[in-house]
Amino acid sequence: MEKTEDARTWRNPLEDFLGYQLRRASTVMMAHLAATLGDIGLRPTEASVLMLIDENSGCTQSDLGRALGIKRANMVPLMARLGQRDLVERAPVDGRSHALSLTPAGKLAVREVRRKISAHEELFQSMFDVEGRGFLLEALRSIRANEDAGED
Amino acid sequence: MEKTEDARTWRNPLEDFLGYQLRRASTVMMAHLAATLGDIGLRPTEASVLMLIDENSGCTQSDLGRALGIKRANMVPLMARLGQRDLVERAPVDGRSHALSLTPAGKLAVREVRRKISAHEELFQSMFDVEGRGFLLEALRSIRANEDAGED
DNA sequence: TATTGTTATACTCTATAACTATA
DNA sequence: TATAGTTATAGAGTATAACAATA
Repeated sequence: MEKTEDARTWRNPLEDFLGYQLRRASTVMMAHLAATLGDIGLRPTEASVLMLIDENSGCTQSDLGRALGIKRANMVPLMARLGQRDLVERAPVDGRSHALSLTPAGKLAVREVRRKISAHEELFQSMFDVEGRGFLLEALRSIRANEDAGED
Repeated sequence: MEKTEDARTWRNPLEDFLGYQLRRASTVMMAHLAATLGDIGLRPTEASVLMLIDENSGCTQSDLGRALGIKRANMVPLMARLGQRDLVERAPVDGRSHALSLTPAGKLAVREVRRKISAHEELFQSMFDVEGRGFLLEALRSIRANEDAGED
């Protein structure tokens, strides 16, 4: 425990900031998700990519990057890891782009991912009632709408 | 614009996840805050530390780290930067700990920080009415309450 | 023994610039 | 010209382990 400053003395002016609470809450959920997915050797971003490919078979790396807000350059090592682990396949389409799809192992993995994430989401969403959940998601979406939308 | 996949075809199953929306919304606000504070050459974390020291003069690096969820080891370069720019002073207390306080330049800087952050917060909080703001902050605090609380 | 500050180190995520080859 | 994928590189943030001085 801390002796220098106790709760009565300590003043934290950041507590009423939306940005601060947003960042701290996001960190908490991301840490829990990372721990959950760590059991099956996947990071949150990798799991997201698997789910997106599963629902959008034939999409490209750039499509994924745009959907997740990840730059083209940073998609490369990400996809390389998923390829090396035989979770994702790439078939040439253009000569410059590749159609992505899940391998059988990838299909198996994404089912585990869905189970893990569902439990993770349920844990946090169950803290609110239906209207609360709805308002919360809508509020976060409207904050997100202020994105810079800056491409590369 | 993207030719490969349009909005009608593309399916994003992450859109209903609280953790996903939380992370994306947090990124948007942090980016805006970083741009805002960039005008005065400060990062969000540095600005937070200045505000905390201002309201808790005499606190230690460890106190700040605990309040902000930053590890002792990572406080060192952070405080070194603020010290080199003559924004923060350290006076020996223990022989092992130092009491932190703002220099005159630091006091001046923190006023600018408060102005910048107020405008930034106002921009986003004005998207909601009073009850909405209250519910949102309370919801984020309750999510935060699930923190691991793991010290070093 | 526990705590403060520190060093060194590594890993993740993100950002920019530049190159290729295709369209 | 614009796009897809790539390479290389740099900057943040965060994590662990270990150490010295002090309480």
